[in-house]
Amino acid sequence: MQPTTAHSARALRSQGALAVLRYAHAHPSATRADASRALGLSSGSATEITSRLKAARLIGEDAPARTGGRGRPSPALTAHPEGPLVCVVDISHEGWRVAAIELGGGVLTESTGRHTGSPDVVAPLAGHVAALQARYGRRLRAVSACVAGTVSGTEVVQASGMGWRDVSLEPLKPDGIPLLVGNDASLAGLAEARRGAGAGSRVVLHLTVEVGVGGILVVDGRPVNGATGAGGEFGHMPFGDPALDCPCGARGCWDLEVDGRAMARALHRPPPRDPRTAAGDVIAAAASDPGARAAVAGAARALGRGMGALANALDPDVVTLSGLAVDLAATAPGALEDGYRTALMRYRRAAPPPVLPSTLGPHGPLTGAADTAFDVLLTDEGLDAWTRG
Amino acid sequence: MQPTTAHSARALRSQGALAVLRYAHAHPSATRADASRALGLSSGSATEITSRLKAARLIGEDAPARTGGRGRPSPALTAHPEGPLVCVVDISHEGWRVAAIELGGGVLTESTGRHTGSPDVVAPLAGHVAALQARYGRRLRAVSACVAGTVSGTEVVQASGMGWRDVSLEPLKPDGIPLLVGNDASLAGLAEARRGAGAGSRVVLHLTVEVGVGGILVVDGRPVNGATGAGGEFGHMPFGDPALDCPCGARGCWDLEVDGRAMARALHRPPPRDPRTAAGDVIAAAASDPGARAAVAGAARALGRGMGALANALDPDVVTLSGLAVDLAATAPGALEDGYRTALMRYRRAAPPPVLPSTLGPHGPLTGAADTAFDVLLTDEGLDAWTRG
DNA sequence: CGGATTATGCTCGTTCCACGAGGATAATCG
DNA sequence: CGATTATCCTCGTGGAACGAGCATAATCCG
Repeated sequence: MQPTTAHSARALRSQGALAVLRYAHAHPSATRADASRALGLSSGSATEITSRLKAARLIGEDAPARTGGRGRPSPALTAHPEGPLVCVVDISHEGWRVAAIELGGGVLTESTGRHTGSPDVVAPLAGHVAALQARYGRRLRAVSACVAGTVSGTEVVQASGMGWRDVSLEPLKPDGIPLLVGNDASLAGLAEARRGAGAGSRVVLHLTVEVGVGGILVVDGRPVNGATGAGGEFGHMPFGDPALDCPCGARGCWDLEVDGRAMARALHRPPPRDPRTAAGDVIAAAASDPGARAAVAGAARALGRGMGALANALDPDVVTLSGLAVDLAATAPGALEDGYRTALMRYRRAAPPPVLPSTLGPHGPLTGAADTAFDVLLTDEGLDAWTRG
Repeated sequence: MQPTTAHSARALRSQGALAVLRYAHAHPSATRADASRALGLSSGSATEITSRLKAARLIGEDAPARTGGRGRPSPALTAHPEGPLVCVVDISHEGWRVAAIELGGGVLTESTGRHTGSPDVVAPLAGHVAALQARYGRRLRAVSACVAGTVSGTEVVQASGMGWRDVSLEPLKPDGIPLLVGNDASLAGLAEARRGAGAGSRVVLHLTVEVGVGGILVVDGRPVNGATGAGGEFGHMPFGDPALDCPCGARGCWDLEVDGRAMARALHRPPPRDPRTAAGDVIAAAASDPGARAAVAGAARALGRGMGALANALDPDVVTLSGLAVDLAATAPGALEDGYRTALMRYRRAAPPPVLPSTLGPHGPLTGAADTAFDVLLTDEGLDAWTRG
């Protein structure tokens, strides 16, 4: 189970090109000189590699040279106009989005819509994907779906926001190209760790609150998402009241302590139909209503406690937050901090992992989904498949 | 934060050799033909690579060809008699062990002893390490320490079994070679995942009970051990009674529910001085004493609950157990299973990650410590440093 | 405005690693 | 003892990157 290393000449063949391509994807608008400096390539190698990549229709360099500094200007490495694309499908609890994304993250086309929450939405989404494949043909290399629910393989085993259970997303898969499915919070965390608030940190713990808590641990840019992609379902750890039943089938889930359901309980209200909106309302009301303020503080404290527990166990460099977690932290910073510190092991309290709000905001899930798809394409095998065709 | 790829010719230079060397380390007694088959090398490349490795005094092939099958016999890839060594220092709650280990895991020398639990033991251990360095000189490439306590960098911030707090192991570090420090449970888990019960599984969750609970998540053979090496301290997640104070400074830690302290509480006994031995006694008594049986069942159930919670969040392929956890599972399998299943999300219950006892047993921590040290040596930089000298 | 400065890109000969075909070698099998 | 099987070595080939030297394209500054 050691990591497979490049060892055959065939695998080595594209190592340099792969490194440049990955760099170009991770740093849009980087110049060729930036890449060769970052990767330690000689200028001769850079020339050879970029010309190979251009010939393979992977990158273009036609962008106007960004001028302004001294010295000879360097054209930016951009996606090739006939280069590979990925299709990203985002299914949140109230709407959907389908986009075609090129190397570097540029969005070529995008459609959005709303849905009722029924799994029937998968069929029309499959239509959109098929339309993109018809339009772009072989340029479309992968479909990456991003769902607000628990994922196992390409199946959504549970989505509390939409009431889904065991919904397969296989219908989204066009012939001949891979389908990847991920949880929205996990994908947002991946993007946040690579390109957002966690950029530069080796070990990033990301947490989102929408309906329940989700997140992901990202180590060296790789998401720790488990055997089936369900890694990061931190909301179903029993940090809460053991007497409460969770829709997931377990008890005492953290999920139930931090979202709209928790705040409704604190306010002696019935369980809200849409916990996401209800939570937003309570947070908004907290400015003037002490009861709401207390409910928000309770949720923030529970969030902080769980964060501390996870920090004890996973030892991140930094914790990033998105979704309602940012609002909880902004509205009740004291309660969050208090919960966080008391849950930390004593030795950690002198220098706890800093807690940072998302910088990508609502773009996180889509960016992460596109990145995971390109992770598959930007490999020996993926490049091989592209150039062979 | 993308993984750094080999891109320069200098990095590529040793890729094939590195792959063979890693294979030889991971599979002691493998033949050259095995390695070239597993790595997809041509026989010509294998010849070239092995001769380079022999010239660099990294591997020998002088072992008698293992004969018995048809065809020309193939000599096994063994450690070179003047090859690199690592020094492993194991500090458990009652004894210590210092060993020199060669590539492939062979033990060259080993000394053991007992200690009183005082941090003063570090000084004599440093003496043992220095003696090994004097004896082996440049062959000694790294020191890897394995401690029954919470680790941060090269410091033991807390060791409940020995009463340590903020003990630096830097004195163990000889000049010029790296010192690595890890938690015993985490290192045992690494070994178990690569060479033991978890071999062949991509995502392995390992858990140990000694005093408290420790463990590690291992993904693709890499331990997820966080920013400072404290990743895997699962025992300090609040799965337990929130009213109980843990010596770590937090409350409700899982630690307190599964070990000798928990069983003593269940039996209305005072907190034991040596929870490890006390736990063993209770488990032994469970054969005849119903009270002890109930106490064991309680601990096993708490262990199972935490396992389920971690399986929800981390999504392993398999869960491996060592230390007292194996005894708990053997003595009260029903309680463990019950706790495990009820803590799992419903959708997981049809096919929960299998729970397997350790196959390496007490060798786990040392094997893991040696492996982490060789992980550092079996890299471009490590090989470079070796051949330059 | 035009040379100096700075930075980048291209050319070309060299090096290193692995490939792959073909023949040599060393065991077991019948 | 020959046939079979499996492994190992030799040698010519090719790909990828290096690095020195030169060409190119902007800004800076007198």
